[in-house]
Amino acid sequence: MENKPQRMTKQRKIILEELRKLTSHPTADELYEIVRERLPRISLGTVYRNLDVLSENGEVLKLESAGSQKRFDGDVSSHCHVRCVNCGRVGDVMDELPEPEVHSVSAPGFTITHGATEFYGVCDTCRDGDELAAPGAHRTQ
Amino acid sequence: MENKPQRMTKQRKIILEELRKLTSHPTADELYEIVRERLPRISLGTVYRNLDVLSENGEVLKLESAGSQKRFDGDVSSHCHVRCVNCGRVGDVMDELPEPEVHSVSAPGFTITHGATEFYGVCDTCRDGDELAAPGAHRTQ
DNA sequence: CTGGATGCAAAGGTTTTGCACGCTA
DNA sequence: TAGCGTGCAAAACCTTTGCATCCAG
Repeated sequence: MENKPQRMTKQRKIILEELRKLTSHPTADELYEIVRERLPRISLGTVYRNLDVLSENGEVLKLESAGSQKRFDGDVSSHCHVRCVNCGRVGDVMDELPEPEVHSVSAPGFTITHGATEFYGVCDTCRDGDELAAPGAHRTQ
Repeated sequence: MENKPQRMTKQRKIILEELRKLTSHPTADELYEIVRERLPRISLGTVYRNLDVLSENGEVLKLESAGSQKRFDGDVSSHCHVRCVNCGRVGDVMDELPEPEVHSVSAPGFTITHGATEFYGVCDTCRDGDELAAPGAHRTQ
C-alpha cells in the first residue's frame, strides 16, 4: 500500500500536480474539470483510476468521511477536516490535535487500528444563503 | 430539524422499531430486507424516504461517514463508531469519550458547530479472511 | 517491446423521484 | 376529507469496467 506507482504518465503527473495545488478537497469530477484545461482529451475514468492508484500509494488522501461523493486531498500530512453539513464541502482545520488514543477504547467485533477527529459545520457559501453557489446543495429542511 | 413527523404510518413505525432493535448499523437495503419480513409489500423507496424523515427529526442517525453506502443507527445517544476499512461495517465504541473541543479550533471558510471522534479498523469477519462473508468486499490490495 | 495506462462508452450499484392510489389524522 | 405517504418503476447520480489502442520504461 506504499509502493510507488509503476508508471508516471502525463495524466497521472498532472492530476497529482493539480490536486496538490488545491486546498479545496475536490471531488473526482471537480478535479476532472480542472485537469481538462491542461489535458482536454482526458477521461473521467482516468481521473478515478489515478486517484485510486495514488491514494493506495499514499500520495493523496481519499476522504471516505465525506458524505455521498468522495473527496480527495493532495496534502497527506496529518491534519483534521471540517465538513459542511449542507453542501459537503471539506476544509482543513488549522490547529494540531492529538490523535485519539486507540488503545484505551474497545469495540466488540472490531480491531481498531486508528482514530480521527472530525468536525462539522457550515461553510461560508452556505451560511451566506446562496443555494446556487453550493453545487448539488439542497437545503436540509 | 427536530419537529415530529406528521404521520406515523405502519411502515414508518416498523422501520423505526426494527432499526432500534439492531446494533448492526444496517444499510438501507439491509433494513429493507428485515422490514420486508413484517411488511412484504413495502418498497425500498419507502425505506429510504422514511429514513430521511426520521433522521431529519433526530429519531435515527444517518451515518454519512461510511464510504459509499450509507448506514443508519437507531441509537441516537452520543457514542463513537468504528468502521471496517475493508467492508464498511460499522460498530459501536463502548467507552465514553469527551467530545472534541470545538471552540479551540479554527478552519478558514467554515463555522464549526460540532466534532466527533471516529475510529477505523477491521471487523472480525474480515480479519478471519472470508471475503464471501463481507458483502461487497474486495480486498484492498 | 511489453504490459500498464488511456479514452470511450456501457454497465453497475445506490439513492431519488414522478405518478396514481391509499390511508392517517 | 385532505394531503402526506406508499408502491412501482424509471431516472439520476456517482463510480467502475471491458476493450481496443497507446505509450512509458
